[in-house]
Amino acid sequence: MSWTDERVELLKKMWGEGQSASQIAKELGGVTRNAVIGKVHRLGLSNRTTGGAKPAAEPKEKPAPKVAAKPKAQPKTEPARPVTPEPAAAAPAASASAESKPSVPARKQIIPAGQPLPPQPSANEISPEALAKVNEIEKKAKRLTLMELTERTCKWPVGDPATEDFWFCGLPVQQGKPYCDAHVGVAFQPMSSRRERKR
DNA sequence: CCCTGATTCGC
DNA sequence: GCGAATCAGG
Repeated sequence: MSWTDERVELLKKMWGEGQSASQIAKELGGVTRNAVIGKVHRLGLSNRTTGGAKPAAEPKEKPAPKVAAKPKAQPKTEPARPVTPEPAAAAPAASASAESKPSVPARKQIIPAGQPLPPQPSANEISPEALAKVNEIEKKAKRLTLMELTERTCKWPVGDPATEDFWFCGLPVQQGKPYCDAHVGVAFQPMSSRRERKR
């Protein structure tokens, strides 16, 4: 595969949207993330402000691990280039009616009824911070269906399983954990937040 | 281990 | 110009 105009365009678009190189590569097909990254650099658009990348501030030494010393290292003085600030039009995000407040593991509450619900421990003891974070993250959620989940997608359920408004977060999971960063935050409370909250 | 981008350098 | 191999970090 070669870098046709269209492919480059898609690359730019996705990169601008903050998509990862691997995602872009997957989308394009026929190329690896390395190819994408290489291209990105060649195109001049690189630095973004997303996790996973290193700040890049220290002019690292060149250890020349494998190849013998190559006096070819020219300090090509490349002053910071402004790079066209891609406005990045509003994300398509089809989130129209998502006021989801149940940021709690949607559980099919089969309460026989009769009495008020017993204090659900995990419901109100979540730190406001984590909650806020989740509410934000859920706007960006991939909204996957059960079958779309993989071993690396956040399996945090949102909404009521009995409703059509039910989906799984689907964002990249935090290594190991079954949930994404934000959801790990509310899923695994340090047990310190067991503060007595007055209502 | 999974992932991320950054860099080098033979092609 | 391209991108695999590698590096460096989360």
